[in-house]
Amino acid sequence: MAYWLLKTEPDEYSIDDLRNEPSGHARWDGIRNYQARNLLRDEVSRGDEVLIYHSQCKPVGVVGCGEVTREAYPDPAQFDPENHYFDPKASPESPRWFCVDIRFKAAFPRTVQLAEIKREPSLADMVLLRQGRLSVQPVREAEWQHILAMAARSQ
DNA sequence: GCCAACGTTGGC
DNA sequence: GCCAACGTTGGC
Repeated sequence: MAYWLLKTEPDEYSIDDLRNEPSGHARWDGIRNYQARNLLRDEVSRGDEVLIYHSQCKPVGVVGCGEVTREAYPDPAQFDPENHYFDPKASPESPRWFCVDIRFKAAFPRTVQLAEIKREPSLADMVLLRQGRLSVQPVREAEWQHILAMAARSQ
């Protein structure tokens, strides 16, 4: 069992959108970065837990968590010319991009803001701080516990 | 809106 | 394979 952090822009897709999915789960698609793709395709497993991170908003930070319900499969959007994420170099025989399914577990009572995370010395090695642009990133168990503890207490 | 960091593209 | 130019991400 592993832990991950997944980024999303809440204007596009938020923790509330995930919570309100009628089917109870969502396709985490549109990943178009090779490093993130490789993690998604090769490392992320069913049952892994994910932190949901809101970027490009105020405030940015971790807002909740979920669970992986389906391991990597080809992202259908890459084959659809009408789709924003269409990739003319991808084909069903040799897909280039992958996605997973996740389900909502919890929305935190408050946002664990990036600014707070930066202030915690024991979180200084989080990939979030080291490699800010990666949209799928591994989280260590100690980091996971720490973030959850921060979410549970008032700031 | 600005800027830093990083990724991608394409000429050579 | 290198490098410049350009594009994207994402915090502030």
